[in-house]
Amino acid sequence: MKLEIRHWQMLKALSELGNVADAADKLGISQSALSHRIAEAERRMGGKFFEKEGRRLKFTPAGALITQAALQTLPILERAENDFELDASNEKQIVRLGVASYSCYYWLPDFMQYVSKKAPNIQLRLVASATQNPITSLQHASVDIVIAPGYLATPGIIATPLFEDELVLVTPNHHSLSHNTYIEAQDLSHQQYYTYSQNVLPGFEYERFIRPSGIIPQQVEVVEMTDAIIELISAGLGVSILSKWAIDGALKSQRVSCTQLGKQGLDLAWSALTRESEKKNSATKHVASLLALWYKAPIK
Amino acid sequence: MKLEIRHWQMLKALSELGNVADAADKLGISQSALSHRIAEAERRMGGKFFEKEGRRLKFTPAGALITQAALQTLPILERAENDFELDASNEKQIVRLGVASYSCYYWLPDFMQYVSKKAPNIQLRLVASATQNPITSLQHASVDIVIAPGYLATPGIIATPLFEDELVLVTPNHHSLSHNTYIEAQDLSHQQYYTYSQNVLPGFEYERFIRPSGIIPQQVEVVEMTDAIIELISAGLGVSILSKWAIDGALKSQRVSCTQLGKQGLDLAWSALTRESEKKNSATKHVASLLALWYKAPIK
DNA sequence: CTAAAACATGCAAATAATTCATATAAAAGC
DNA sequence: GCTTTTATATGAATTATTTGCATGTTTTAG
Repeated sequence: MKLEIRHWQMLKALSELGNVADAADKLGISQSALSHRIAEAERRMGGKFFEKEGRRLKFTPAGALITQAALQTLPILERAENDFELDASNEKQIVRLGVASYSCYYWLPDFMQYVSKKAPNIQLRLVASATQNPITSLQHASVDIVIAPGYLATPGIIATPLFEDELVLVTPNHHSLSHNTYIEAQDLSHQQYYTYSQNVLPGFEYERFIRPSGIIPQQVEVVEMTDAIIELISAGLGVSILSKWAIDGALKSQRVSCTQLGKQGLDLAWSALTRESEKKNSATKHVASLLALWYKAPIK
Repeated sequence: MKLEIRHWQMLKALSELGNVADAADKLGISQSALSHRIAEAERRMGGKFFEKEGRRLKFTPAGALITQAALQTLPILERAENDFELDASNEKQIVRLGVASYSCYYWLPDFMQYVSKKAPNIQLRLVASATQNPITSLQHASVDIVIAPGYLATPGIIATPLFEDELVLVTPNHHSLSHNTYIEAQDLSHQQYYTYSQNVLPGFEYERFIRPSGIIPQQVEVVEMTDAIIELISAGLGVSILSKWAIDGALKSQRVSCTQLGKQGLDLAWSALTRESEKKNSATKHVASLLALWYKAPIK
């Protein structure tokens, strides 16, 4: 690595402000110093970041390219430093939280408030990228807790049961199927049906409800984000089968309705996944137990 | 920002090698220097990265957290520096390439070879993340060219027509439907049908073939990556409708078969999307025209 | 043609990182 | 239990690098 942090910051500041004097000001150094700094960075890299166009600077193509990396990485490093300070000073311990399969975070503000009451020294961070591959995200330590549906037994991963949920048919309000006490798979055969992507998840609607019936919804479309599916449904464009918990917000605000699947209903257990290597009194374990507690007596 | 590049590198080296002496060696400095460096970084951050466990170092939780950021960002910065050197020295100009919707890159090695012949000074880089939101990726300048199906007219984006393709039914070899000259939507009604995620794309199979028929495949499942869909099909687990171009590799190696959709077939135009702001003789424009050329007389 | 605006440069001073030599501390060997 | 080895820490001197000041150069504006 040839460039220092200050050089990356320089690229960012210059790309944002467009001229040396302002950028120098933003960086808290003199115009002269920044001029030196540009020269030094260009010397190190063996190439020019800028061309002089009149008395103004203009990025070269290569300069624009490398600046992209600065814009991409500096925010990550800055947040990492801030998180460290929170964590190391014991002011706050950072726990990174993700939700598997569903992109559903309506409950998060409430839970964060709950955590800040019960454990004021813990700071939650949401990790969106854990949605797709929760287990690997845990293993790579890019997330600390994943809230996951079904049972994902894996060595090295501990699942703390959180709550019992059920899979339900989600329909627009006043939809014909929403008047039934429960529906069967064949009722779906003429419906526009949405599903969130991913392979067949064991224990989910396809394996347990749709496939056994041998009947399949007539029109299927895939939308990655469950939020988006809810929007589509509430707009009257179709139906879907989703975790009741994941659509709680939309149900409460009466944007969609839901109906039980089959006579018995289709239960779905949610748990909090953590690494086995987690220490006994770690903040992560604490949050996992707070999650379990919260779902027993939710303060909503 | 309180830490310098050398401190982030230090965290990375220490996390990879687990002890100070080896890490110092890797960083090309003395053990003493690294010890000072650790102390300095901890002083700057106002907290400890390590606890001494016996005579060995162990990451604190906060230390492990901040190290994640180092592992995440350093490779990006390193590649950016290398790309800059290639680009700035005019040895190679970097052009970043993505493919919209489909995750299909079998043609890439051939095309890269073609580019390296026709324009030895251009170096292609594949950007996987452009698959989902090609237009925004272009606008944010995180990719230079996106190969996209259909017509995605957007202000500020230029579409260079590449080739005419068609959407086809993809089946396992020797599948009953593969013997027809063409199929109709109703033929799909009893098939296990795979689709790559995403919202309804205008001009694609759902809008133009399936919906008009009013009939829908009986069993639908969504798999994000088209590569994975091909694997599933070749294993005899179902069928799908995909761009013929995107499955060319699998057809050639006879892993799957394909059949025309409808009497007329369902054509699909592919184009190369670039930013309008691109300069006239930029490497990006050059690659776009090379792409068009290549598809007229492919050297395969 | 002068004034201003914007960036570059030479040099001295301050700042900070490195090394060498050595100290401390924990395991391992006998 | 004592010595040896292994692993990291510390102190002082050296070296390198960044910064700011003052000033120079170049372009645009009036």
